[in-house]
Amino acid sequence: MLQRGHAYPNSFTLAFVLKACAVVVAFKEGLQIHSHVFRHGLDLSPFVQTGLLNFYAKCEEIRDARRVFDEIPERNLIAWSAMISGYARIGMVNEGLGLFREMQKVGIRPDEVTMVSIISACAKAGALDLGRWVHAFIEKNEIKLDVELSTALVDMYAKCGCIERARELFDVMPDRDTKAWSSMIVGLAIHGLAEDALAYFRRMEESKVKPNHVTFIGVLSACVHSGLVYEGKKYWLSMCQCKIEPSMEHYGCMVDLLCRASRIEEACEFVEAMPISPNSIIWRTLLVGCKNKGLLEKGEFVAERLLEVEPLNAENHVLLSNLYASGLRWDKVSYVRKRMKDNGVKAIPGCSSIEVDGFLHEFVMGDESHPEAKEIREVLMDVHRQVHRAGHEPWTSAVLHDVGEEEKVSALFEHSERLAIAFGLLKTRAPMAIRVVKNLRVCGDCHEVTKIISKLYSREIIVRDRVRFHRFVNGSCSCKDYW
DNA sequence: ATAGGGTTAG
Repeated sequence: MLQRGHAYPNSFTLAFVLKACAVVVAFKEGLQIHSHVFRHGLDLSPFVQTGLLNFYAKCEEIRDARRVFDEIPERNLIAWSAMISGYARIGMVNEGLGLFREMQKVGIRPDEVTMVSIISACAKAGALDLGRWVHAFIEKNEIKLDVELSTALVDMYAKCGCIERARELFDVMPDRDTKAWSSMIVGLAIHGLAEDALAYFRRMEESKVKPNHVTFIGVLSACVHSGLVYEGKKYWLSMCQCKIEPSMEHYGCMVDLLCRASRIEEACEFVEAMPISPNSIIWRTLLVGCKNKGLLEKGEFVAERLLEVEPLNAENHVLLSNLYASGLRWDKVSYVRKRMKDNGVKAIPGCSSIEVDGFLHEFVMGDESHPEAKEIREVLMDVHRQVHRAGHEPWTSAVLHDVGEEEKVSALFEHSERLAIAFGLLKTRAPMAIRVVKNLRVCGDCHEVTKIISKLYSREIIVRDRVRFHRFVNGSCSCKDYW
């Protein structure tokens, strides 16, 4: 259009082109459009402004997005929503919530699109109390529960450990599309509820909604967490029949499926046969499998591949070191530690956080400053003993056939330390850990269980005080200040 | 004729 000089692009043209750049994350092209906008003085159109804002947000260039946002003289609902969504997308939860509060202060009423970003920010933060508050806000303000917002709520409740609440919401949805079904199936899968996840998948098929690649990630990971090797392979084939090209994540599920079932050799062969080059996660999954089975040589080979792909990640070196330690090869252990030092690779202690009753508990490996550190360690030891008494040494799928549903879930963890680390490092694993504790009959009510979980969460904990947490809820301090 | 939203392996 520009070369042929047929017509000058106007604000409509540029808004469309910016949308295209945002959709395919074409950063360089978008920058050119931005300069075009600037040169031709088209930056006064609100459609072009939000187009630019959304483009930067989708490219995860949040500072540029914010600059565009700050320069908009009259910010409307769309601009606020786009900015909040940008923060939520990259996990800057506090900033997103802060803007949500600010927009209400200046008298802009959020709609269902705004609320989707807010709810998804809560899901990412694992902030159940806040999520419930926002849900109540939605109902009080009679904001429409369309399929997107319902899906966001289902996802939020599932990620925050309330799988039953998620299921209730899902079951009353009038229309469910692929993403709605996927979020329900993934939610059940991360709770270790494989049977339910697979039952929902069958219902999805019956209702003629087509599964996509994310649905199959849910289905496959459900199989992984229940040791269903045969079923996992079956769904892999049916996925291929659906003409869904397996992605790295799907390969990851299969490798994990085989490793957790102690089929390390088969997992290695599977990786060898992959048509795409395995990423660090695939190699690391294999390495963890080797470590758990004490396969020194195989583990060494896998670790070399892993370190080729990702040499600067301390976790990889530590894993290799732990593999040697499990085989009492202390000479090799000190060699790995020396290599780390020589290459300037530093181990950073793992950390995580969970919100319970308005308190934000923060967990750092090796930290002992929590006032209840002693009691927490006792609870941890108790779970350790109970899991061990149930005989959950590195488990196999064969074992799973012999044990009842109750032990099935706890069998996911070889010992309580693994459990603590599992949900200390990965928030989405918390729900699964909750089920383990439930099955161990420690407690009943969901939130009650969450409290206990918070005590088990990691080695030990720093508790932030209530005042600081309130600042977090109100969004009046930025993420950086907070941490 | 134009704008903002949900699901993703370890």
